[in-house]
Amino acid sequence: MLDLKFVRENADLVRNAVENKNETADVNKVLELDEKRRAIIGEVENLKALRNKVSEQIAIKKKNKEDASEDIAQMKEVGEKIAALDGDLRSVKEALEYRLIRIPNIPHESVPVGRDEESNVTVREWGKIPQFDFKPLPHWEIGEKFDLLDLPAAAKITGSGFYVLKGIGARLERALICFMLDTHIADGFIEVAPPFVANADAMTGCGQLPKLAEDMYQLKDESLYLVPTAEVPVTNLHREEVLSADQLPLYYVAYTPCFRREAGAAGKDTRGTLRVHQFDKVEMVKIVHPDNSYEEHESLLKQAEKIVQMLEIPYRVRLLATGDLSFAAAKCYDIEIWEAGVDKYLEISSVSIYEDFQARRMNCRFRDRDGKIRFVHTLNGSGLALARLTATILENYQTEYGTIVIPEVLRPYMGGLAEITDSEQQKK
RNA sequence: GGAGAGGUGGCCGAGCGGCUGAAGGCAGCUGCCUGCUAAGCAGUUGAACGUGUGAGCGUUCCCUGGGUUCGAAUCCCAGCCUCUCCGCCA
Repeated sequence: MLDLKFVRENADLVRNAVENKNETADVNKVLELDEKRRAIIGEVENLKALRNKVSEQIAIKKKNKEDASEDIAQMKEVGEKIAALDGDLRSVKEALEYRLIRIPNIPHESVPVGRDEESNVTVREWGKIPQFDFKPLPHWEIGEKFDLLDLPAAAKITGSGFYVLKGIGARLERALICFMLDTHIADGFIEVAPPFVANADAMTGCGQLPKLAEDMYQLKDESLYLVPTAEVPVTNLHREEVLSADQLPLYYVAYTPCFRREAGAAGKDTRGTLRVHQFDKVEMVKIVHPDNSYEEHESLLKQAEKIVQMLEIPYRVRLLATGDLSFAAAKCYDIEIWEAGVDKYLEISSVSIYEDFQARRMNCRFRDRDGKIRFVHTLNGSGLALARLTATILENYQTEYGTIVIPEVLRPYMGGLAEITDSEQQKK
């Protein structure tokens, strides 16, 4: 959420941001409601001041056994007016709030302006795209061949959009989770194991609600949602708090499954485990001082890249254009890894900075060294998303002999296993 | 799920329906003082919103939301959360 005063004073900038982000929020309506709100406040607060003053006099008169019935009658009238105005004020505030939380964050000046992903910019590329003397298999075929991945079984349990990992496949995923968590922890991140559900306040705090309501699973008869990302429970760790300056920066890392309905995404990169309703993810969250948050953003990106590099997977970093930027983000890098089996880059990580947009929605503040209370800045980045990563490893690490090499860094987590050679292996 | 207790400022903890934004203590800050591992004395220390160039002024906030009243931290109702005991349970 943007600061109301900021919107008031920078209406053009905000309108521009709404347009560049392909949003439809009505900024003028916000300004109009704000004006209305301030008019009512002025009126009702004068009446309240009067009531407070006279009520005090009534108390004195009563103490002196004087007659106060005239004052009381008058204040009864004032009280009714106040009640009416308070009612008006509340509905105006609600309408204002409704509009305000639907205004997207403003893109940072370094973000390229553009309608969609066509305008994204490649910041850098890393690694060599592997060349094969044979046609590399896609992960769903590898998974079936070695009995690591069972899509038909998942369909029996849930319907489409889910997957089952078995044997070495399941272990590979678990190995990745442990490897990534351990790596981030060693670099100073605090591990968090949060709930996998969150309430509407938490969802609103991060900006998932109201916009993405259709993309989330909501529990029946409960006001809880399955988390679409660990960002939600972890960033909300400090909602409604005033932190001290020396607590910052806070670095968290959490593993959670992520649940997404992917409404309207049918047909796009949907083979195998490339787009599913539930996937695992290790997510990093930073809560930082506003003065150096963009440096923190760059270092967060580096932290995510580190994982990809350690796994020796070729990737590129893309700076998202305004039109591809999410509702709450001010700036975002995507890391896209090269998947040999499907012959293209796929998004594996989003590293975003929200400035104080989420902090304001969550009311997460800190007391700066000069004693002033300010909103923190929040950031998060996948480090990394699992389903596609597991698929990529199976595809990129296949050999001409039809085997799959296990990346060096994962072997300690796989009981020393260096290569998947046959489907019998996992029964041992 | 059943029974009970409770939710007040950074923390602890008072609070009769009316000078209580809130006693007292701790912690913090600022002075003064003292030559000694820090004590004593005095003062000071919340947030949001509105208004004003500004010092300031005003309004609101004692878990949340309603209600009673001229006036609510204080009374009534509903909800949320925490704790204790019982039951159930991985």
